[in-house]
Amino acid sequence: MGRKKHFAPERVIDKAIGVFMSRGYEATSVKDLVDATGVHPGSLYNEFTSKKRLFEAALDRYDAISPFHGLLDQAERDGVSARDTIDMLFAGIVNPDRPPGGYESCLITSAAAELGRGNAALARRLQSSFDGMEARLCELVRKGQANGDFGSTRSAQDLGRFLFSIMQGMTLLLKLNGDRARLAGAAEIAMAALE
Amino acid sequence: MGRKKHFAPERVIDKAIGVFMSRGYEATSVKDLVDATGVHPGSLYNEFTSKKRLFEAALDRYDAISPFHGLLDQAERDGVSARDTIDMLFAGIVNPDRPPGGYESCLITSAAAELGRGNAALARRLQSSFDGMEARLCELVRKGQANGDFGSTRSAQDLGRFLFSIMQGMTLLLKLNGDRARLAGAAEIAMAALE
DNA sequence: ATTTTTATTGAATTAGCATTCCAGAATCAC
DNA sequence: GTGATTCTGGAATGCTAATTCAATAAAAAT
Repeated sequence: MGRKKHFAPERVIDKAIGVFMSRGYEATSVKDLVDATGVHPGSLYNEFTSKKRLFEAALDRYDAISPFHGLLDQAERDGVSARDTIDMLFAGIVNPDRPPGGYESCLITSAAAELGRGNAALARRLQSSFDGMEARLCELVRKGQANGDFGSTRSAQDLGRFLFSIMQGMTLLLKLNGDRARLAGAAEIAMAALE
Repeated sequence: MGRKKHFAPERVIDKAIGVFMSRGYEATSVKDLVDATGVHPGSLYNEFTSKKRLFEAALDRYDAISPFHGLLDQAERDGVSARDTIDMLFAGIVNPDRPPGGYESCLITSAAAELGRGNAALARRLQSSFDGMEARLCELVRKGQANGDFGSTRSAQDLGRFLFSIMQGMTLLLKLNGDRARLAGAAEIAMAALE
């Protein structure tokens, strides 16, 4: 019942992800979102209630479609080894040949840096995204240790956190400097540290 | 000649650093700066011309007084070994017992994440701060390799970049989650990767 | 076909933002 | 002291932000 929407909410969120990623949350105006999506402010508010809520929807959706989880899911389905999976993750960060339509950086990383612990509720949400990623890395390390790809001197948890830290650092550094290849050597060193 | 200032510009910048670090650039209003410094908007503008310029002054001063360069300078004066110096750097990030009056995070890191490559001039400035830090890490690794603290299989440059990436990552992760000790294991792994 | 429900849209609304003005006060040079 | 200069601070300034409204349009339900 009622009138039909002139837009697909999902598409709007996808566009919003792009805007928030390139400008950050605070610097993104509703006008920016209107321009990017072609959706009238009234409709935007009717659908998403506020800029903040739309941002949260963007975070949710990004969690669902992020290259990080996407790549890990795919690798799992394809039975790729832990070692090769982590290699692919680093390649995704460091390789200048980006897949078309992919993102330049990571929305969660940017949001964490910009909003920090200032908004407690949002901080918790972002932390749980981080925890989810970290947990997958730890699990991957555990599998790699189990099949002998990696050494077992260090705990999978510490190694996973190590990997997560350096991936976040690289993602951050690349926000300024597009020179991805510059970090290829660092990625190799991180991989070697697992053995 | 003329009237005397009721404030010390340096003190104002120090306060501004704190405000910009906790709120970020965009979310910091001039009113926030006025409240934090006790300096009237007119005087602030008379001294610093604009919010952006004050922010740049804060970046400059932060570069000059940052714990990173401070610790490295001190270690150099005291003749601390490369290995111990890097250990101290990690401890500064990861140790929950913070020195009083110290900063919780890093202004350059936060600025880089928030502003990204959006403002080209500012991006260049931030990149050069990053380059300066990275160069000092590389130099430190070189010294460590020279005296046998570290292995020489990898280039000092790649190892320095590796260190810089993980330090940035840790700094970022700790903006959300105050649990510094959580990353202690990761720091150890990074140290071990140098050998 | 009328009612009910939901969406669209151009035009408000309200608030806060960065920034400026100007009259007055303090300091220095003479 | 007088004047030039510099700083202060309360009150604008003009702008843009996020958000809402009232009127209208479209679809489904009765």
